[in-house]
Amino acid sequence: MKTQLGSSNIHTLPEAGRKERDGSGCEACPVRESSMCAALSDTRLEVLDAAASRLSFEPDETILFESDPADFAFNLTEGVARVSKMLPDGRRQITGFLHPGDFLGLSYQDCYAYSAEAVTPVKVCRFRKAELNRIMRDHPDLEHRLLSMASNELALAHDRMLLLGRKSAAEKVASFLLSLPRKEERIDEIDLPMTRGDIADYLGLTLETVSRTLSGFVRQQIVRNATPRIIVVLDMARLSALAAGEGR
Amino acid sequence: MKTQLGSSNIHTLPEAGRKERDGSGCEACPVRESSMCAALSDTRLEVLDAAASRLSFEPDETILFESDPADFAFNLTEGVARVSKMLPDGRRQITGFLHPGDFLGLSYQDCYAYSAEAVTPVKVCRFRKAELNRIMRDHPDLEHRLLSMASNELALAHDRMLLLGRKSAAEKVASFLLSLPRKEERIDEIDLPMTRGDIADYLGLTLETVSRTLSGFVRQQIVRNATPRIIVVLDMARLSALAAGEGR
DNA sequence: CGTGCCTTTGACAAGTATCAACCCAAGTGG
DNA sequence: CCACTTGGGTTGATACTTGTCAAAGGCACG
Repeated sequence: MKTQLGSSNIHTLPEAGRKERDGSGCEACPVRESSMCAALSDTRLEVLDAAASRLSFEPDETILFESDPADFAFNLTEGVARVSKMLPDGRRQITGFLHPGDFLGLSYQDCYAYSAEAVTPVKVCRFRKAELNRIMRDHPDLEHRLLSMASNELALAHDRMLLLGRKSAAEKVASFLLSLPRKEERIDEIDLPMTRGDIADYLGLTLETVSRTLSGFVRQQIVRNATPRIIVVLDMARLSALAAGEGR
Repeated sequence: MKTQLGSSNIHTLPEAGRKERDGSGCEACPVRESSMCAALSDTRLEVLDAAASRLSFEPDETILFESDPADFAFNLTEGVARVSKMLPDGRRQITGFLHPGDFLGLSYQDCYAYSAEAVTPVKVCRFRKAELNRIMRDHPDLEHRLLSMASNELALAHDRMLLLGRKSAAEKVASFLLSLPRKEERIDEIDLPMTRGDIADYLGLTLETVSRTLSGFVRQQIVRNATPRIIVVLDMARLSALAAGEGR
């Protein structure tokens, strides 16, 4: 098996203060920039922009595949993507959803350790890894930035291990809802661009359990369904308490 | 909540080829060096050695605590430690066991995101974070090395998410057994320095389930108990197949 | 206006957790 | 030296959360 650097999110950079996207006390996420290569541009490395090519992917198209040679790194500029690993019999674990600004495929390994597919229509800018490494040699700034992104990515991974290993279905779903980006204007409205099956594979549940848990939240007036893909938070306090695991 | 860089293992450095410690096809791990600051010494940064102080911890002593200011980073030189996160009601997830050569507490955040305690008697060398950062500015080598360690750490984290979210109890225990370091001489002998409770909190199970699963392996002649803390692999093929998730 | 995908809901099964008892080995103190 | 205590480990009975299998509703799209 090989490895790669996971997705990293500009919005979780320490410089910007860590935006809690997976854990307990999630605050509203600000609107994400989707400008080209936003995460790196402020390191004044315009040279990067020149090295990038722009690509689009339709829903369910594969962006990169679990064991293909890791020649490219990506920066998601539009849409939502999922990163996943599979067991030989088809069981799937989604290890993260990527949003604009997130990185993908950064690695020191020869092959990708996981697959990534578009959930919604996606635009990325793609860098040749070799070129990226060359640029990195000349610009320690960039490496520093990537290290801090990896550090944050790792912290999120640990939060998710706690979620997968120790939280109940209700706590998982609550955590997930609060981890999604929301618009400042509609702070109580949560958009779910992915299917129940995707959510289940992210939370280590089945799609039926996800559906039932959401129905339970509706019954308890914690949330309300605008559509199956848009839910409105009615009782943020209870949802947060659930996500934090303050019951059992 | 705050973040930090997780543990990183010199033996999983890309330069050395990735040693599979958590996933499916785990090969035998070589005996680990436990020389002082082994992981960094070969970057020719003797200056680091000067900046370090040596500390010892007895079993269950706290090395660092979940929300304390993250002033220090550690390199484990002897013994085994556990890294864990807790929910408010006491549920615990162990996110990793550290072995000699592993790093701990590297971070770009103000506070540690998790706790670490000694499992066996432990020796570490401790660096002041401020000093480490200063050294890093002068030696991009070091930063490069840390980034590659973080990248590998992240890959292991993703493997563990797959384990926690999608593997059965038997598959989890099998994966865990194969992820532990073994001596070359006694390649089929696995030493468990931690309690069943620790193993359970690492795998997202209860200690009873861990115990029963191990008993099951004994009954099926997959392993044999030398003592509760030392188990001998009898059927490596079946154990590996289980760990890889090739059944269900 | 089908057709297909996603979602919801129900009945039931299964895996794991919980609660409890007991065993064993290693201290500890009378 | 031995009774007692303590912490870890195993095992059993039972409960409960979640998974599995199945059916039906809703919505978009051709």
